[in-house]
Amino acid sequence: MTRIADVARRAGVSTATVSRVLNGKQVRDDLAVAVRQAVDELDYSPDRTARSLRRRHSDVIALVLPDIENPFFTSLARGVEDVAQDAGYSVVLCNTDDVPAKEERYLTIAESENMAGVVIAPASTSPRLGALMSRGRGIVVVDRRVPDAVDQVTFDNVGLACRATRDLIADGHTRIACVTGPATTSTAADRAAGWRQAMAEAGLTADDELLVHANFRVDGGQAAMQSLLALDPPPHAVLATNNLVGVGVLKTLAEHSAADQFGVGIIGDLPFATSRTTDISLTPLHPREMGLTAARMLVERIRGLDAPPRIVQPEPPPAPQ
Amino acid sequence: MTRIADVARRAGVSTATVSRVLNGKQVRDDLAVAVRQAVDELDYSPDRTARSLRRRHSDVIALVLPDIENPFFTSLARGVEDVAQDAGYSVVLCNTDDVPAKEERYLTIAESENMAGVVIAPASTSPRLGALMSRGRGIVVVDRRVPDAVDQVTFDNVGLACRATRDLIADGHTRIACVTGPATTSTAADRAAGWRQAMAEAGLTADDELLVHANFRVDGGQAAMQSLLALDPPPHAVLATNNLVGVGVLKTLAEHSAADQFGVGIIGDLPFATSRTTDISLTPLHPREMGLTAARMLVERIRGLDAPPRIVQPEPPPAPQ
DNA sequence: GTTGCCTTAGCAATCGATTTCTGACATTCT
DNA sequence: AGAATGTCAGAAATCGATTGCTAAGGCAAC
Repeated sequence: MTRIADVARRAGVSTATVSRVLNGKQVRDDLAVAVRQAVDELDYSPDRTARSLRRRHSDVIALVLPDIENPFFTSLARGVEDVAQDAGYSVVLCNTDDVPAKEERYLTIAESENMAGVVIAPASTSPRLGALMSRGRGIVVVDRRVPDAVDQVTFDNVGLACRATRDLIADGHTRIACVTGPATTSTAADRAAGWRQAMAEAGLTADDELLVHANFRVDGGQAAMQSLLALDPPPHAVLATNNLVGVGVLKTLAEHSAADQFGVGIIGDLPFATSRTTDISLTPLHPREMGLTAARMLVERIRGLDAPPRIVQPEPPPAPQ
Repeated sequence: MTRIADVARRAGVSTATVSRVLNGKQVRDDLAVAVRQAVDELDYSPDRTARSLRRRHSDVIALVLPDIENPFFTSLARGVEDVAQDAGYSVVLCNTDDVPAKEERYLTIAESENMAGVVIAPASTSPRLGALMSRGRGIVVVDRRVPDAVDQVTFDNVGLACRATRDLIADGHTRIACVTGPATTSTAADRAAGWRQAMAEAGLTADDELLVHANFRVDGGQAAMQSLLALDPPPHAVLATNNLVGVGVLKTLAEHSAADQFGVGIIGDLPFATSRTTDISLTPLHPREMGLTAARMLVERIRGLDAPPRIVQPEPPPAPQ
């Protein structure tokens, strides 16, 4: 491997000068030209390990997610990656399976790899961010709220669920169920609260039997929907509070062909739906924009922005042309 | 941040001894105990940047994929991550969008970050792996074939497409179209070849107008399906050579309700299908197993396995219980 | 009792970059 | 002309771990 010393020798300068040229510091023109030529000739690219050691931080951002197989999070990842890429950072994707221990392990790695920053959709209700924060690393929490004083990008989940429920009510449904995620995730709790609120506003009963806590995956939605259909009387409509739960609900309904005029509301997108979705009330979330916003905020922090913690919603997507 | 010297001081030993304890080398028992206690008390974890610099390789594996939003590749990523995790490696996910320039950039980064190895589903027909290979890094190519002498995990794509086409023929279809991906990807070309072969075997004509090259995404499948339905006469059935193209095909058909008894074969899985899939001929690919196999092979290489390049198919998934 | 082997702890070199510090030289001002 | 100031290249220190080498100590064999 060619090292900086090789380049320096070939260009007839010191390693300090090579480093300065590569890092955009002021250097005499003729020397800079010689260095750049030597770099090209030797096809030199600096060892990032050594650079990180000396600089005491790397150009890598950790993206810690509960479920890398959920299209919501892959879109989010995509948004983060696009911004990071432009800003010269690479993204490490870390999958926690919503298991706090795995999450903690990844946070430790982020710390001991001296990563520049972390974007995290927390599995734990209170992830151990202290070490990273005290080291001055950038942190942005996405999707789910945490009590810590850090930048956060979240949706107005209560409002979204409330509006989605009102849509179902407007369609004439009265007995509306809600399938939400684990009670420990703030998104699941907030969206259930929104459903409850809309039902109360409309004077409808939000029976306990109509609220099902499932896991936030397809099988969770299927199991929940099956138990709802077994109720006596069954509901007329259902609000699925996340995309995969929605898929499970639709899959189950597709098998009970009797359930044709069953009302379905889904909070989230269905990029890989194979049926028509025109008769479903979809609340798109734009996870990519959430990722873009989070990554922009993170880059600002990494570059030294010193401001009180910001809690924002994702910037809306560009209007379709 | 606590450094190894702090631990050494507290335990009353040299840094060399601390390093040896942490790396499982032989050390006198009482010293080892003292070191471990000091590590616990100080909550010390070694700086991986410094370690990588000295060791000349890190504990990070790059996973270079053309489309991180495709569930096929996220499942594959999941498989790679699970194995890597167990073996003590972290995984960096790199998205190339099937753009060779992005791919090359990531390969350069993998090299200059001294990553332990790379699993790559190549965007380029001949990615520049030379630098990594000469540095002795582990490399495993997945999904798409390359001419280089490296470990590769690929499907028997010709055979898969051939069998899937035969299924459609067995269902009584004769005018069977094929929607495949960009001609530059080996998977798209091989699967198209399999379709052609099965058609020829059955004495059916594989007209040029029945073979459509699309992109390997949902919109590609939709556009292709629309053009096929516009043919005169239109085909009776279609083989979609990847999962997202299949989604596009099904979406389009769902809107042309006339096309009820249209035959559909899809090579790939539809984890997020929202309709019944019982009347579709699905060829599951088990990308997670592909990831598991690739990662296991990569870990073997990283650990020093010196054997001729291996070209294998993924191990079959465990039988459902 | 002496020699020689073996184990193992510590010193110091090392990985490859960045950056502080120093001094050479040029320029400006009096 | 001489002093003061500024610019910039290079020498060397530095980041924090791992590891080759050295030497000390323990033990066995003669």
